[in-house]
Amino acid sequence: MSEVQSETAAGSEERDVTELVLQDILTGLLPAGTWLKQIDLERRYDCTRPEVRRALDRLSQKRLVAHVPNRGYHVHQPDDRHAKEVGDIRVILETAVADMMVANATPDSIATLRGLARYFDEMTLTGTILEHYEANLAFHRELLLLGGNQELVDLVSEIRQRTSSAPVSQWRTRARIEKSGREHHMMVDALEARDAEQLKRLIALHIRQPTDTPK
Amino acid sequence: MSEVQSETAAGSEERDVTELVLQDILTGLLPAGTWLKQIDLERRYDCTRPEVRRALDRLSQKRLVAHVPNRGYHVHQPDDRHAKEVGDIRVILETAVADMMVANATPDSIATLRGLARYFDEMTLTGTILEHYEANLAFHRELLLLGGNQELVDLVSEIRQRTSSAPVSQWRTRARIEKSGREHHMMVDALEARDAEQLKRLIALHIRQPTDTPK
DNA sequence: GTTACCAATATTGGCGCCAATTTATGATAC
DNA sequence: GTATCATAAATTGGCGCCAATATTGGTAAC
Repeated sequence: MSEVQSETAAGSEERDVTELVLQDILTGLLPAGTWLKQIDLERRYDCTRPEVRRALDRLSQKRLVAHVPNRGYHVHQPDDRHAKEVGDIRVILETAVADMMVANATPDSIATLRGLARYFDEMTLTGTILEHYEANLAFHRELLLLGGNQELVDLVSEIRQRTSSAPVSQWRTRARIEKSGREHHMMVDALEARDAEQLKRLIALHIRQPTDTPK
Repeated sequence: MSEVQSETAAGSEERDVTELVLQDILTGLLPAGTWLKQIDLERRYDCTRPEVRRALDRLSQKRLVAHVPNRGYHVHQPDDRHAKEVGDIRVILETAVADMMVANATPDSIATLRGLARYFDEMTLTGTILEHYEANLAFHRELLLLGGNQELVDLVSEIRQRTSSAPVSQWRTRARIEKSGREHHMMVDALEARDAEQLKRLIALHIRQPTDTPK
């Protein structure tokens, strides 16, 4: 309420450049291997040189882009081994708190999750890639929150970005997306039934799904 | 070969400023809450303003320092909840690969670990805080490597830094340090005996130890 | 015709200055 | 004597310039 400050003439370029580049990498607009020339980014996001450089430095810290001294930055190409390893880590982390999720689930939180699962389905049909991606994130975030470990929620968000450099290729088939949507609902079902073991199985399957079929 | 370039007159200030600040935070030279004025750091590490700023930005991304706009940066104070949560995450991650550690352990790797455990004990007596800290890191790194997930090794190193902002207070008593040293050897014993369950128990205990006795 | 070398161009990256904001200090009024 | 306000000092943070380095294209020689 009373947001006076966001009425700058330019429009909507108040956001952090790092986030913008991150989104473009995540949505596949900047494919893996692309060289990120500072001048190009400067123009593309209508920002200054230092802003570009800060963004590139941050993203290279997060290992989303690689830095070659005196050559520049390019979008990181995660090899299969890394992708598998990160998947394993996610399975470890997310299944580890399944018991807590079941223990902490209330009718309220289950309803919220059901809503988010439906929202994901909606975005499958009507949303942009980014909206869809974020709907997925929102669902998993809410689910993880039930684990009661805020730090773990943030950590998973972080490492999730670490391999999602090729989300387009991961979600390329509609069949798989719809399967993901159904699995979301099955997870909520398991939560409702207080079946922690089933929930673990579902989570593990859900995460490993994309990487199980490399070609 | 032919490394001519590293013969700069200055001496040994070739290192990255970020690392230097990080070390000083980890070793307790810069206690939690300390305001990190850019001018001070500039003089302290004999570097330029942009270098300082880059270091501060990186460390604030890693949440080791907090950034208050137009006020500056100060060393982050991890509250008890965060510390507990990070501890839990470490237990989850490090015990999750215990089976793999046992499976992958060779006489060679066990010997290496035994050596690192001994080295930690040595540093307890004769090393600096930093050397001691790094000896501990080296042991756990080598142990984790047996898990076969390189990504997990790096991740643990990362989140380990996330709460070690007060390593001094964690390791303040010599009794506790010596207990840690003994536990290292017990872990190697469990590994040698191929007792994964015992190894898990030891790891969990070892990690939770510092935070279990807050006062 | 091909290869090697040199020059021109483009890109990276270091560095310092200046404006904006905040904090500390001192003076004045109550 | 204390509180409040104004002014001054200090600190942050944005921005652009310039040197160092890599790359590309052209030319000449073999």
